[in-house]
Parts: sequence; C-alpha cells; structure tokens
Amino acid sequence: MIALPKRAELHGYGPLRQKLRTLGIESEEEAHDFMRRIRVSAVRGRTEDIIAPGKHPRHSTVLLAGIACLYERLANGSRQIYAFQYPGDFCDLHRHVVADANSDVAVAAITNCSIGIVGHDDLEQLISRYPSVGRALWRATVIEASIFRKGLLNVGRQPALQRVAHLLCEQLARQEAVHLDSSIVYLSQLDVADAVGLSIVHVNRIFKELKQLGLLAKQGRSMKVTNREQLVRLARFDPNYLDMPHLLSRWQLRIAGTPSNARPTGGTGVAQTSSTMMLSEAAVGKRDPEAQRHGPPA
Amino acid sequence: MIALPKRAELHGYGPLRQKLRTLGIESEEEAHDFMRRIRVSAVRGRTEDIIAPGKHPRHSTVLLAGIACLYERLANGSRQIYAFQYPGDFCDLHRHVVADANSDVAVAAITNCSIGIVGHDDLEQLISRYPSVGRALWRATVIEASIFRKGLLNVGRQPALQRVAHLLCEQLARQEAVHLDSSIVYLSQLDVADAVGLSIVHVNRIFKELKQLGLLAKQGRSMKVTNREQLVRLARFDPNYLDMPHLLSRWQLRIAGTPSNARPTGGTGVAQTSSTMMLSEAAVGKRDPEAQRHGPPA
DNA sequence: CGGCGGCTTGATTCGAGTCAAGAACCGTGG
DNA sequence: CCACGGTTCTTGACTCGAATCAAGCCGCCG
Repeated sequence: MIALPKRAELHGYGPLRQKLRTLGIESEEEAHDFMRRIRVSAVRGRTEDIIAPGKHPRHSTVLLAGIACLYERLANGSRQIYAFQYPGDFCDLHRHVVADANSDVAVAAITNCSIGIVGHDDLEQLISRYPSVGRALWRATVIEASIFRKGLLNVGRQPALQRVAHLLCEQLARQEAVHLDSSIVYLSQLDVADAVGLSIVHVNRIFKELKQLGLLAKQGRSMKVTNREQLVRLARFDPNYLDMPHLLSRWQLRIAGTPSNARPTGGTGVAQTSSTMMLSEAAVGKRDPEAQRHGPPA
Repeated sequence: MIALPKRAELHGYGPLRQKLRTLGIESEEEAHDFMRRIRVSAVRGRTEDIIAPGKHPRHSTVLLAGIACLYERLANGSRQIYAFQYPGDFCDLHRHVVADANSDVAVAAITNCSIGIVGHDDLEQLISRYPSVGRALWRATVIEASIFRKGLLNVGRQPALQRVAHLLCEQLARQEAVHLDSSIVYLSQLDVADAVGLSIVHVNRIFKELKQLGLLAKQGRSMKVTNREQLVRLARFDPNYLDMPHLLSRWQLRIAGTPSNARPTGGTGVAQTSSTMMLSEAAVGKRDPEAQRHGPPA
C-alpha cells in the first residue's frame, strides 16, 4: 500500500508528514494519499531560485529538506525576505488559491534544498476528497500570514537590536519544531538584513553587540546562540503566533515578577555559566527600554 | 438596541454579498445561506475597538460598513497597523482557523462602523455544506496575507515618501472596489504613520511634500488625491496582489516608454490642470530614484 | 596561490525620531 | 452664539539611529 521509496520516506517525506499532522491531518490514509502525489523534483543549491519571480506554474512546491526564503525584489535591486521556510513548509500555496496574483514573489534556497511538487489538480482532488486537507492548507496559510504580520510589527516598530533578536528567536523556534539544531543560526548576515529591513553593515554591528551581551557566539563558521532565555526576553518573543503548542513551554517568556518559576533576580534556578548569565542579565537590561524594574532587594 | 432594522439589510449586507462574489461564490443559494447566518451585531464609533486584544470569542466578525484597522500594540504603547478593512472584509478569520494563536491582534474602528458576527459553528456548517465557501474563505486569507507581505516590503525597503504613497494607493484602490470615493483619504495621519512605521511628525512632512508635488490637496477636513497617476507611478503601485481583476486597467502603472497610451512628456492626452501636471511630472521624477529617463525628444 | 563571498570596522552623511509649541478644527454645553 | 477641551495637524530645532562609502580581513575552494 505504500509505494514510497524508503529513502524518500526517511529523508524526504518525514518532515512533510509531521507538518500535515500539526496542521490537523490525523488519518494515515489522508496523509499517504497526499504524499503519494508529491514528486521529488529537484535539489537546489544555496542562492539558487526554487521558484523564480514571474512564473505561473500549474503546481505547488513543498520544501522537503533544507532552508529556503520567500522574498521579493524591488526595481532597484534591494530584496525583502518575507519569511524563511523549513522542511515540510509549502513554498507557494498562495499561487494555488489565487493563481496569478503575487507572481513576483519568489523563493530561493538558503541552504541546499530538496523540493517536491504537487499538481494543482492533485491538490484539488485531495481537498474535495478530504475536507481535512482543505482545512489543513488553510491553516498553513493563516500561520504564514501570522508570520508576515509579526514581521511587519517587528520591522515597523522595533529598534534594530530587538528586531534582529526577534527574527532569530523565530527561526530558532521553528528550527526546533523540525528537529534542526535550535541553537545554530543558519542564516547569513545578509539574509538577516534582508529579512528585517536593515543594511548588512548595521546587522553586523547588531551581531557584534549580541556577542558582547553574551547572547551569541561564533562557533566555527556559523553563529551559535549562547543564552536563549535572554534573547527571548530581549526580543519579547512570544511563539504563540506560530501555533506550535508543544513548543510553548520551552519558549514562552517568563514574565519578570511572576511568582511561579521565574527567578526574580539572581535566583536559585539552574546553575548556568553564571558569569555569562550575570553579564547578559545586567547588560541586556540596559538595552531593553521596557525592562521591568526588578522589585526592591528587600 | 435595534432588532435588526431593514436598513441593515439593505446597506449592510450588500458589500458582503459583493465580496463573496469576488471570492468565487457564484450561487445565490450559498450566498444567502451565508448571509442569513450573520447577525448584525453592533455599531462602533471611531477609535473604539471592534475586537479587543486578548479575547477568544466563539464567532467571527464581518465589517458591514465603515473602515477599520487590524493592529497590534507593543508593550511600550506603540501601535502597528497591519491592514485596513473595508465593507465586506472579514475582521478575524484567522481566529476561526487557528483558534488561540494571535490573540493580541485587535481590530479598531477608523470611521463609524457597523459589524456582523457569524458563529464558528455556522461557518463550519457552511464550509462542510458548500466547498466553495471553504475555498472563498481561504482565498480571503491568502489575499490578506498578500497585503501583509506588500506592507512588509514597503516598510522594510522603501523610503518614507514612496512608503506613504504606496499605502495611499492601496487604500484608494480598495476604496474603489467597495464603491467608496477613491480620491479621498479617509485615514488620519496617525493611522498612516502607524501603518507604515513612521512617526506622525514625519508623515506630516511627507504629506506636505505630496501636496507640494501636486499629488495631494486638502479638501475641507480631509485629504484628496489630485493626481492619482503620478501617485501610482511614484509608489510603483501594482494592484495585482489585491487580486481585483476588474480594477487592474485603471490602476496599473503605465511604464514610461510604453508606446501605447502613455504620453511621454507634455503629450496630447486629456487636458488636466496642465500647470499642476507639469509640476508633478518633473518634481515627482526628482523624488523617484528609479525613474526611467524619458527617451530623447527627437 | 589567487580569487571570491561573507564578515568587520571606521568615517561620514542623512533620514527619521523626539521634543516642544502653536494653530486649526472639531463637538458640545452653557 | 460663543467659550471650552480635545483631537488632529503643523512647524521648527535638535538628536540619534541607521545607511552609505570605503577598506581590510578571514576562510574557502578551485
């Protein structure tokens, strides 16, 4: 009954299967019918376009492995990244629903990617056969929209430091959701810049500051997050909008002053590298205009 | 206080009916079944919240008349407006689909509004009864997402002048789509500021500049667009993302240099207040870094 | 070893924010 | 009809965050 090649099952369709589940497709039958219609299509290297601007294909694309970004380029060449995409994410659902609007939105590979495609007619059949599939795809669209919205809030109303911090938090949380290492930043500084609407130079300076605050550190070629909790606090990141209930507990911001498990100041919590902790505790506060005053030491 | 007056029937459901049509609901039966389940709920005055942040109602809201905005407020009090909503628009579809994510997104009335509500269970029934309804609502979500996306591009990568210009173009086009006067700006400068991520003061200066360019003029209490074509050109506004095919012809940017009906410079076109025209032609060019050089007069 | 893409850094400029104050324009109530 | 308080709009002076320009550097791959 399963005509799926094992390799694809393991390395390719796994994330999609999981994604469908989180979108509310419980039944194995539906999930399999869905996945059977997906053809592994191509592998794209870093920087290459997965979906070029201006096309109107008769199919939709799913990211099976790797990280990609949804972006649009202005006439003057500058780029805005709308969102990053992780294994299991649909790259261009919007095209299925609305057809020829938004044709200048494109998708590019951030890391090496492998992608699958489903014909629009296949999607049609699935949707009409299983109502839950229609529902699931609608959900995916809503969540994507939430990501755009939060991005807009971030870019429109936050200073550079928290903007970058928030973006990083989102990516880390989403990485965790697809079982990627959630302490590594996979994006280049240019990617970050184009996503948060800053210049590379300035993003570089923000990264420098994040390092000084003890939240980020270089690890080999890439960046590593060394103090996730402080980063979350700095960005006031609340993963709620991503609709990933299972991640909530680990990412939710503990409000300073909450009697529960929040340590008001130096607290008795888990013994982390306390020197680093202290540094970021104090220093981050200075860069957080909204920081709650810690209660009087009394 | 009123038990569903006739007025609401006439002036209220019309826009929704039209909206459903543009979303692909052709059948009268479906549309009527939909509208029958909507209860006219309340009238809200300017500034009031239609949907307060932090709530989780068991129903969705439709805007029947007036203009509203979808927004979110940061801890420090600053506000980001995600989108404006016009008669027929759904205020919080996202809540139906994803339930408890995004609860801090709110909706406020920009002008006096009247709203209707549909229970989530009613929506459920409609969707399972008529596939086209599910499709229509999904479409609505996709279009809303496109609006967020374009907003992100605008705020992230455009200088203040074109940012404001683009926002105005979008609103004018959408106003036209719902038969509101498409030359009047109904938003306050504060609304505009919060939507494009600028300070009011700066938006005020941009407005001043737009007036000097001859694109905008004060008319009584509100602002009027006096040269829509130039405004569109300045913003490089392409209404495509709104998926309103019937508006395309009137709003599409004519690329300078296109031999068709574009008058290269002083042309023989319709005699508009030509002095104003000349002013904006030349002046706008100066504020448009990407302006195509007009071909040699030869 | 040379070339290239990504990261760093300094110097300078400039767009946009903040602060402050005043004007215009409400709606409302005496 | 006018005086009142409240939004919204304007404008100027000043500050500051971020862009731009310009090198130099590092690590990598052919």
